Amino acid sequence: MRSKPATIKEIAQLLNVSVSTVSRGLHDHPSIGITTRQKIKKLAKELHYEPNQTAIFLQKGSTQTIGVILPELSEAFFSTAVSAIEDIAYKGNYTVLLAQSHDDEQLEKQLVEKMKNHRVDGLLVSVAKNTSSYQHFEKLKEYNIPMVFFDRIPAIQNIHYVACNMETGTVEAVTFLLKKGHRSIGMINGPNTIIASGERKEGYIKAMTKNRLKFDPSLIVSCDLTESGTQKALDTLLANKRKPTAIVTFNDYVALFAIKHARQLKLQINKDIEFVSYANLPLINYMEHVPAASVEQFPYLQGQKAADILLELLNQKKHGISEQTAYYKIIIESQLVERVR
Amino acid sequence: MRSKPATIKEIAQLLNVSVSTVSRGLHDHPSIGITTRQKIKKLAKELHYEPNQTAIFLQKGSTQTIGVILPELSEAFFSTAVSAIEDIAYKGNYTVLLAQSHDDEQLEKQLVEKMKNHRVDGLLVSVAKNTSSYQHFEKLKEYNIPMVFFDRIPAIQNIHYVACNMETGTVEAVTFLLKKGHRSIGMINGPNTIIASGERKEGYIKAMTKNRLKFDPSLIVSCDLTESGTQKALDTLLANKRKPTAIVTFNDYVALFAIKHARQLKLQINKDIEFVSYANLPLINYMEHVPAASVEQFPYLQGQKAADILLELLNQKKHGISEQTAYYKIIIESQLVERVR
DNA sequence: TAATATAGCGCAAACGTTTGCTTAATTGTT
DNA sequence: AACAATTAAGCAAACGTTTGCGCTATATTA
Repeated sequence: MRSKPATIKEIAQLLNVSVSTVSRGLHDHPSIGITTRQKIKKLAKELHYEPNQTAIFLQKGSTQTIGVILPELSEAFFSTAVSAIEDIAYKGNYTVLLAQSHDDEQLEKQLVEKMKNHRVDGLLVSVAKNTSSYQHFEKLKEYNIPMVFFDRIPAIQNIHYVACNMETGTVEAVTFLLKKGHRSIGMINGPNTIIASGERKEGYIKAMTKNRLKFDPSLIVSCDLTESGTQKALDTLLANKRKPTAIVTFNDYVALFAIKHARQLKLQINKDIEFVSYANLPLINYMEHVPAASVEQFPYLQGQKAADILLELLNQKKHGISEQTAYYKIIIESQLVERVR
Repeated sequence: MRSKPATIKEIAQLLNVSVSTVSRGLHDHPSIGITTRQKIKKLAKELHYEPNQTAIFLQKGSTQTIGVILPELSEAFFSTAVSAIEDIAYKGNYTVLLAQSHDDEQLEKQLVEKMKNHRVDGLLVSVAKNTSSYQHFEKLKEYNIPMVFFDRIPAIQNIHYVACNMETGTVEAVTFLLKKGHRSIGMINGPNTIIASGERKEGYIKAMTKNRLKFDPSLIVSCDLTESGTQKALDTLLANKRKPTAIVTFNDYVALFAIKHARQLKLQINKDIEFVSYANLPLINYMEHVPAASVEQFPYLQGQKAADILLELLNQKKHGISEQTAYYKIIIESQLVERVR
């Protein structure tokens, strides 16, 4: 029924010793006699004493907390990434402070401030979609707070990051389709403003030229990623004079929209037309008509690596290696996963 | 290039005033003259002063942090719930400390301890699947740390919680099918150990008796929620002498497994056989053959309500209302959502 | 036996704030 | 001109720990 948790001070008073003795006793400091040490521990247990972390934080200047800022937690990619981050953090005896930017640059800035005020030891960030200025991150670097970016990387120098290279997977994807005999391959890409769209396009071109095939730009159409947008894109591609027999879509959702639409057009999936896509979402497992393959972006792995790097940086910092000269730049190669059927 | 953030003390020294003056000045305390107040604020801005929250926490005895413990963040239900919690917390100027129990009772206990050490102001919990003892939660109550459970509620008295009643939705679901003319309705339920399975069964029975139809227990089969388990369950139902023309499935995943299997058996969905399910997952939007309706469990709303209640409790506590006599018990009625086609 | 080492513990500062009380200086009142 | 009221600011304690240093007995050594 005691409303306030026990403190070292109380233990000290009850035992008629000093607080320092209690502190040392609890930490098995050699200069405390065995008998007093036992008395201290016994009483501590009886009072359900738990050290007050906030006091320790203040004293030690470290909160054992890492902040995570990401756009949207309800997106599968991010929730599994956070899941990984939390696991790693827990193992390293850190806790995770979570915040969503909702893809809002202004909010993101505020969150960075908030994290700083909370004195997080380090920060893990996946930047908002339309963040254009990166001063808030730069400022953080001045305060010597380690920061690792994942998946969505800002366009600035001298940062640590882990990201997934879409080009490799795209090359694999296109090659996969070429090997299956397709000669006209379409692509429903994302908006041109997104970096990831560029990587996909590059991968497409690279795969074509590598196989000594000429690249037809009209076979790549961009799309706003909505259902109706996807339908339009598919219609455009099917109306192309080199009507594609296979299509690479920006992600699994787009693929499913496209498949739905294609079936409405009485096209047989994997026969009349074949799809390859990105993300490799688990929901694919529940579906009947799915892309023949999907490019895996390894969200769990990305979260894991990013957290690993951050903990490593924090460790370095603790051991006095403060000035950063080298930067971790981890590129995870995306990888085509064929669906077993 | 300054590695350490500025402190009140530094500002005080540079301005030749006391720390208390600076503190008051920054808070617009009336007893500080306008000129000094401005000088203080100006210098604070120049030095990029940000209050050290950990120090404030220690001083005020409140961390402005709420802990969230849940089984698995990568589950869609929980990630959207957390998304809501984070939003509410942010508005109330709280931050969220996140941890996953991975449905492990032992880990859950440790997490509760950790949260306590971190001196979170309050706790939001969805308990692990197989947690059988609830002492770790009871203990927390002794420390006067407000706690609100959501979705997965422990079987103990005197707790605050928000949960979703599956019975209502089930009654709706069965009634929906009855109205459509079905007379033999099957149910692929979850394991009998889960409370939610019981609620579903009760709802089923209630709907039948309400419509003066007799309840046939052989039309409810339980299932381990895997794909193969679902297939077996469906086969069992289809072999029933009163071969059902409609089936209520434990959740959307089970529904999709069942639909897949039914189609393999050359059954036409929504014609030969109709499905109704639970969760109303967004992935349904991407599919061709989907349950005719799904019982929505409102994860965002649950998270929101739970967070609201917690903030309310914290507010009460701050204003001295400490002893809890009344308990918030919010039941969100699940609701059948028909799919537009 | 005297000098010295060692074991066992306490004192007090420090981490960065907030805040009740006190003090000093200025203004206002009669 | 004397006193009260007001304004502006400082002192110091407190929040709960950790830790360098100092102190006092007892134990060891020569």
